[in-house]
Amino acid sequence: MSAPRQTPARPALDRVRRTAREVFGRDELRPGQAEASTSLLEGHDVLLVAPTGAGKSLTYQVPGLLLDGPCVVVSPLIALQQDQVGGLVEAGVRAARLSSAETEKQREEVLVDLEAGELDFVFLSPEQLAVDEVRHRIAAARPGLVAVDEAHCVSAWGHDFRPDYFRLGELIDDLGERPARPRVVAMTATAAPPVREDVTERLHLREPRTVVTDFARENLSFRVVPVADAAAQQAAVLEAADAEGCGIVYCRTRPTTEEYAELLAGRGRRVAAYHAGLPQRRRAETHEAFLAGELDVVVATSAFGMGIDKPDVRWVVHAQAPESPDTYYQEAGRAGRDGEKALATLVHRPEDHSLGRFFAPAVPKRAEVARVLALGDDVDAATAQEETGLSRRKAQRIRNLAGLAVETGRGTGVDAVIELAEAHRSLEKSRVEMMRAYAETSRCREEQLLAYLGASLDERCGRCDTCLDGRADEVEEPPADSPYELQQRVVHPEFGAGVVSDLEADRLTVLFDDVGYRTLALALVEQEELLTPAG
DNA sequence: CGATTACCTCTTAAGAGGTAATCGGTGCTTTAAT
Repeated sequence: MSAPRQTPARPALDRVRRTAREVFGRDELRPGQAEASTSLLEGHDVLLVAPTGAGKSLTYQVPGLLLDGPCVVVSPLIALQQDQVGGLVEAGVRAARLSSAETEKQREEVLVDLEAGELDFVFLSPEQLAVDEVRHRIAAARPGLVAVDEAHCVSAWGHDFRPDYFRLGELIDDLGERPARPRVVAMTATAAPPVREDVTERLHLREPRTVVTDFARENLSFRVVPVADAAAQQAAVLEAADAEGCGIVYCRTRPTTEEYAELLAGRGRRVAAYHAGLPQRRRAETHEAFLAGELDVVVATSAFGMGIDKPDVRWVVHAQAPESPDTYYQEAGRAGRDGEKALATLVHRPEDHSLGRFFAPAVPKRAEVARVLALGDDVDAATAQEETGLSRRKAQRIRNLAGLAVETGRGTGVDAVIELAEAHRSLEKSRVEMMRAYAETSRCREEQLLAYLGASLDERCGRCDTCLDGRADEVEEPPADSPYELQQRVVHPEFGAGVVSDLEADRLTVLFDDVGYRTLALALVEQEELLTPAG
């Protein structure tokens, strides 16, 4: 987090303001936008954490035009890339997409234009950047800026789902020899401290400035509806989805989305299900109909999310708890972007967390790790997969872990890889526990969420269920003379080293390097002297 | 981890009760067959 600098004159800031006004017609820049854009022009890499709708795109668009060379935008979804290109072209800026959706001829045209200096922006996925020819030709065009959109994907998807995200740092390094490596800006709406750290490391950000805009959402009210069984759960979801205005119902599985969609249709709502198992065309139609106000409700899995920028979503209901507060805040935060009152409801049945535990990545078997390691580094991913007989996902994950083990100084053997995999699984499972803690707390919901995300609230929100029904009032403040403080590094005899991430009256939460989040009772910690301060 | 399904046994031979197997999210790709 960087304090605003007290420099009397900042020529870069004036250039940012002028371009924002002249090219994009924006007279006012938000503080975060201005700070991030200006830092890029001044030679820093930037990690920007700002809610969607806060004009994150302007933060790469303006410096993208001002820095020499084209701007490369890494974006996770082809559909999203298309929208972004459209927006720029409308503003009279030269932009194009490079993806599998283009014909060979179109792809060649984009690369030729880029090499000839006739494109200001090129949008692509990490998978495209991983293609040697594409990367080398982009490097030849000497890009001045690389913007990584939805940068939390680096941390959430890089480990196995989309492994090229894991390599993004080295792919970007390959776009220009230091010191001519392009500036890098990583942008995301939500990132808890360990996610920020992961993104910064994975992208090899240099002298990064982290710009975090205000998190609190003063128009959004959080509430949790606890239920004991499936029937009560369904009733609670349907009731919450009867709210006025349009909204989103999030479910954990595909069949569940279709069931609720049918039930809601029976109650007279204009509704559609949305998940990755539906045909591409139908997904696009549902998305468009929702944006156009032709649907009241979309019942969706986590597939419905990125790129959905509908300002007047009045409510978001989680029919089942997601796997982490990170995901919850991101999904719930899609309500009320227009600043008008909005409601985020979590229907909470404790059994639902089992799915989160199940999805936590499994630790690979020692024999599998040994087989992959035996191949050495010089084999490409496809060969590694074939030689070991493992799935693409598994083979790639082991290779990524092996690379990370070396980078972090853990070593080169099977043990180092297994240790890392265990730490990762443990972190993911502890995120599930943090989600449960959110659902079960008596504290102000927003205070609890923001604490998890590394921000603090000056006073309770006054809008969430626990604030309104008085439970939050009964929660004691942490003692003023607490021997612990936020962000303090500590060591625990069993869990190892970690950092204090949350303080309450009778307990504290520590994010441990090797086992993830753990909440410890303060009395026990003091009695047994469990935590010792560390450098 | 747990819910659901498919299949088994036992016998008030049609349905109950037990148990084992199966499945569950996110998207870029590329390629082969219609």
